[in-house]
Amino acid sequence: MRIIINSSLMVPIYEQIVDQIKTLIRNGELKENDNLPSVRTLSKELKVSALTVKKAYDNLESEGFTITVHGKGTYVAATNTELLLEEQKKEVEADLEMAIQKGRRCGISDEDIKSLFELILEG
Amino acid sequence: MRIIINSSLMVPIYEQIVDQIKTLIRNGELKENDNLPSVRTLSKELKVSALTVKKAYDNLESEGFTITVHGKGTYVAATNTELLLEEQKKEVEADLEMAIQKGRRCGISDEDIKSLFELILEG
Amino acid sequence: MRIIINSSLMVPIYEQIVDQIKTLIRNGELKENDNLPSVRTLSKELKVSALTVKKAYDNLESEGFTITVHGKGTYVAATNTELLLEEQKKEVEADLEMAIQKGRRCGISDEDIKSLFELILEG
Amino acid sequence: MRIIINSSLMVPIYEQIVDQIKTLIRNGELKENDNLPSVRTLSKELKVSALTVKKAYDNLESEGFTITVHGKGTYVAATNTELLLEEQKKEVEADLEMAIQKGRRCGISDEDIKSLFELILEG
DNA sequence: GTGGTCTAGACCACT
DNA sequence: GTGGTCTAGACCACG
Repeated sequence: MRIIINSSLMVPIYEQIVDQIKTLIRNGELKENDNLPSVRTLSKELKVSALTVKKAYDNLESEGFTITVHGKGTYVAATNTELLLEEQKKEVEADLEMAIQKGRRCGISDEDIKSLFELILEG
Repeated sequence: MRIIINSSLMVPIYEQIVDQIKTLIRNGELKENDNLPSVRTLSKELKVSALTVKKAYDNLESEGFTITVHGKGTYVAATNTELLLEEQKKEVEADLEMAIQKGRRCGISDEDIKSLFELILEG
Repeated sequence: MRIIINSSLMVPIYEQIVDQIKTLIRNGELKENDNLPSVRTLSKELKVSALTVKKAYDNLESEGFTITVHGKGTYVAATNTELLLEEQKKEVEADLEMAIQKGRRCGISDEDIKSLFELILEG
Repeated sequence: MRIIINSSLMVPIYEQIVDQIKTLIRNGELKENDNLPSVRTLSKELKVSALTVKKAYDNLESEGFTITVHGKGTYVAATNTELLLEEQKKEVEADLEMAIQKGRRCGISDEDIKSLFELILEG
């Protein structure tokens, strides 16, 4: 399972793990009932604390993406990938909205904000 | 002085104060040598701790936007509003970039991200 | 009475007043039973708050350099100017010692500290 | 880590901490990537509030001497010890200058000031 | 009145 | 465990 951690980012590690596993599920690279790597295995692979991986798995389970069976492991739950995409979009939407609001709060014009956005997207 | 605190946001209160005072300075609503409200006055007005306001003022001073005179008050320093605008733009840019990266990390296409952005900006 | 206030200094205004009046007394420019300017007069002359002058006069009186007669004014007390010089020297000595200790605490050699000192004194 | 707090001094505790940690870094007793004691640990050791230690650490970070990683700790940043020495010298210089100015303001001769200085340095 | 420092303890997020 | 933020209130120095 390919997960890439960028610790220089200001995004929490556990959130990076959650995001990427969600995407793997949505893409079909992880299918229903697939077995996720164990907390300890993944923590060694990514060179992060086992507690961090545990937190990511806990998040995934509480959002219904995985099911943990005590003593056996963590499995991908049945999912509606369409719904998942919508959900992820909503998160990005919320982040974009925060950035836009900050810009407006600073009195930056919508045109300027749009220019910035396009510059980053293309750059 | 109109400062609005949104404590439900995940942005620290002191940072919200800093941002908004910077903007007031840039907009010319606060001019050079203007007297900022005292720490205690503003803390009562915003219903936050005096220490929180103080932390905001400390930040503003260390960034050169204000000058504090012991026993007298806090004053707006001479500023280059152009420079300030650039700085604020950079902050928004960073936030936008984080949102875009998150979208890509989730496998959302650039077109979709752009659509989301434009929807929010227009909405 | 010539007193010069330098508000850009990081020395409290009331202390500057105290120091300079002490020196005027020591130099004989202010003699026993001379009448100091009233708090309000001096405050206008120096363009500082009357409370600040009052604080300076209070300090002078508590150290025995002046006597305040209610409804009449403030007078120079009998003083031993030799003693006064010694006292002022002790204050300067304390300040110098603090600076030296700080230098040593930072691991700066005594030679370097001395060089700094002489540079400032001559410069 | 040996840090000594003198609360009878008129120097803020957080500043004493900052000064001494800077010196430890300059002396090489704290090296790049060394882990500073946690805010809470040091606060217990020095018997001061955790906030006071935090303020010291914040100052160190904003001056570029340390790097703080959320949830992990505070680390010594790469530093130019030569530059640091110069900076510390400048601080001592400023303190010496203040003392000298005070002496002059009190009408003490430069020779007398120099004598005082040398007496203290040798004593 | 003003700002400057400090406390003791709380809650949160991250590892 | 770590740091990040916030509170409510205290005492001090300065004007």
